[in-house]
Amino acid sequence: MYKTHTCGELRASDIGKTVTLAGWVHRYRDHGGVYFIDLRDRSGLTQIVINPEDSPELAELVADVRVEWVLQVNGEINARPTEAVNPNMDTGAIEVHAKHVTVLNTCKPLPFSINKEENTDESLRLKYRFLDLRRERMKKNIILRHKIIKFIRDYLDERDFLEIETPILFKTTPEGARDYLVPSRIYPGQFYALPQSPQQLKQLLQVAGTERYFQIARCFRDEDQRGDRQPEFTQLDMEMSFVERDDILDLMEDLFTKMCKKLAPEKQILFEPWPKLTYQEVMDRFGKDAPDMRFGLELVNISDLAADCGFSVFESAIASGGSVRGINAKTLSGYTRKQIDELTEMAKLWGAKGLAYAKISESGEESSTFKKFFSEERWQELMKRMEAQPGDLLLFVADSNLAVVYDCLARLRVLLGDRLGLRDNNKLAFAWIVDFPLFEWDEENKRWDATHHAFTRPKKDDFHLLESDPGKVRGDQYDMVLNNYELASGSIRIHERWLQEKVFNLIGLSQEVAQERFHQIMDAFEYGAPPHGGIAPGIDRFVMILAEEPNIREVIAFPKNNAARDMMSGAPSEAMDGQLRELHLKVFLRKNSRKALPEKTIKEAPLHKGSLFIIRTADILPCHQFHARATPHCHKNTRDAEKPQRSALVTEIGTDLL
RNA sequence: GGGGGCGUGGUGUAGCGGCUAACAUGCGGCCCUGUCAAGGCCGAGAUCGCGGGUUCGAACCCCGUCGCUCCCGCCA
Repeated sequence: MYKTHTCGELRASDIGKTVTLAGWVHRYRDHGGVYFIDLRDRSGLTQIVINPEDSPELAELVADVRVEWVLQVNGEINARPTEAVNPNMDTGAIEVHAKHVTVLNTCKPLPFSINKEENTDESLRLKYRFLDLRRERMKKNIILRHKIIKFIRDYLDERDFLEIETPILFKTTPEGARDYLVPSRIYPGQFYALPQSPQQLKQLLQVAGTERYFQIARCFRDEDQRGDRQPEFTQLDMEMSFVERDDILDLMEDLFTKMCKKLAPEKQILFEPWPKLTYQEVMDRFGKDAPDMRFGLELVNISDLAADCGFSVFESAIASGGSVRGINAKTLSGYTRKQIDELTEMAKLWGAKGLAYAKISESGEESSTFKKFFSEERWQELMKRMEAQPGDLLLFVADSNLAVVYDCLARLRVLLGDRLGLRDNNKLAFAWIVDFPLFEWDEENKRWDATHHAFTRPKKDDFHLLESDPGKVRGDQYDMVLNNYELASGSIRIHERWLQEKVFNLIGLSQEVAQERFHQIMDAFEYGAPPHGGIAPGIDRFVMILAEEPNIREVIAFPKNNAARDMMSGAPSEAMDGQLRELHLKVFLRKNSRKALPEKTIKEAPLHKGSLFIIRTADILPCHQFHARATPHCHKNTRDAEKPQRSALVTEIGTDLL
């Protein structure tokens, strides 16, 4: 071994020991003779002292050392002089007086600093992720992530769960998100798909008699990125047999509560037990199904007061079947006209026609865009219902579409919560949302759609509505929410073929299509499928919240950037011709994604029968961009660079074009 | 697919029509024997992403383009 101790573990009780440490030079201080090196490994820092009086040769060697060099240091642990003790360091009571130093490796000047927090362009951090991960913040996040996964594994193992791996190469499930496809070499023109989730497989494991399954499962979805979305992400995928909804909720609640108490003891879980809100209730109170319940500012329905009030904005919204609702933005009555206008602009951005407001000044003076239309009686009722106090600012949204009212107020609520400092990261407001509608009407395609997924079991009480009134059927499904995020989604599943067929039928899947896509699970239901259900909490999101990071890239070791590119390796990149040939693929690049590739080009392409076209959209990059980027595809020859070289994404697969 | 923001030495920023482009940090050199974001002095380092336009004059204004980022759509 290169080391006898770690850099983080040495204490006053170790004084007198001779130790060997190995790690990176975190900081380096040359005092014109005496040298101080803060040596870092994963566990922490230890100060190394090199004194030329002890060893001139050593001092000479160390004079060349720079930040992030890799050193092995042998020496004796001494107490620091009293005035030199550093109370801010775990190892601040001691220091190692070096006797031997071995340079294990040197380090070039860094593209960004590791030993202090500073803003750094994220693409640079991602390009040098191996350096970025050395930083304290990243290290902490990665360790927290490990601890969370370890806690989950231990907890579920103790409760008789089996961790079972399911395939990454699987079948496309054409519903839902876009699949990542993997071409098959052995079967020309055929593809595997990477799983969007192991949904069907974990249900099949229940039919297989597993009873209690979990997996720390990688999932893949080819959709555009967000701060809380990556092309590949990790879920705690779990499923149980012979359970009802509350069996799963109780288990998960216990798991997450214990986990938070152990791994984030400084954080306060606001509600124990976690509240269970119905979908209807959460929408009415918060306007969205993943509410931030760390603070109030709840929505208030004033539609009845707004009807026939004389204020045409309110009246017409109600008359066309809409709604008028408001929130009390507490203590913000000092907002100027300009500030309220700014809020109004936001509201418009979110789809509302505008904002109505009422201010009650500290002295009780009321000013409002619509007070003059209200009778004294109605106004008093409004004030009462809004729980208005002197100093309050009330904001209202009216719209013919209830969804717009909800959405706008929900966003406004979060915005104001931020401004009022109510979104305290040390508070965890877990809650369950239950009784979602099973279907929602898809106006565009004129059919019912599953709100969760097609395998969700309708609530028994609502079976009779399946035929008569599908919109009223509630699903036996549940969401775990935390601080404005949906953390998990799950359901009791259908385990009977007849019911599954009925649901497929309702969402417009013909029996043939259902059979083709889902025959494996439909068949399995006929072989003694037990009642079962499960849930799938998002690991990345949970780590992100506990680590108080603004996006999930900060808690993933090697994430993709916003455009789904790996900045370190440059992936995705073009395949070599030989690889494509083996996969029976031929790539065509289009100059302009808006124009179709001329049919002639395709027809005259030298392809064998059975080969497949993949037509990609592509933009020709100006040659200077190519030189600047220095990618493996960089073409020094200008003529080459003028040709289309880079592809954007696979947009069409056209076997039919042959 | 659509919209907003950003792009200036290695890094982070300032400058937003008249500069020899500023500051911090990092880098190189010298000085300094108790620092811990060590300190002091000296030095190197940017034609301001790229292309075009407006102007006597562009880092600055306009257009295009590329890249990054945030948001909408999308994400059963």
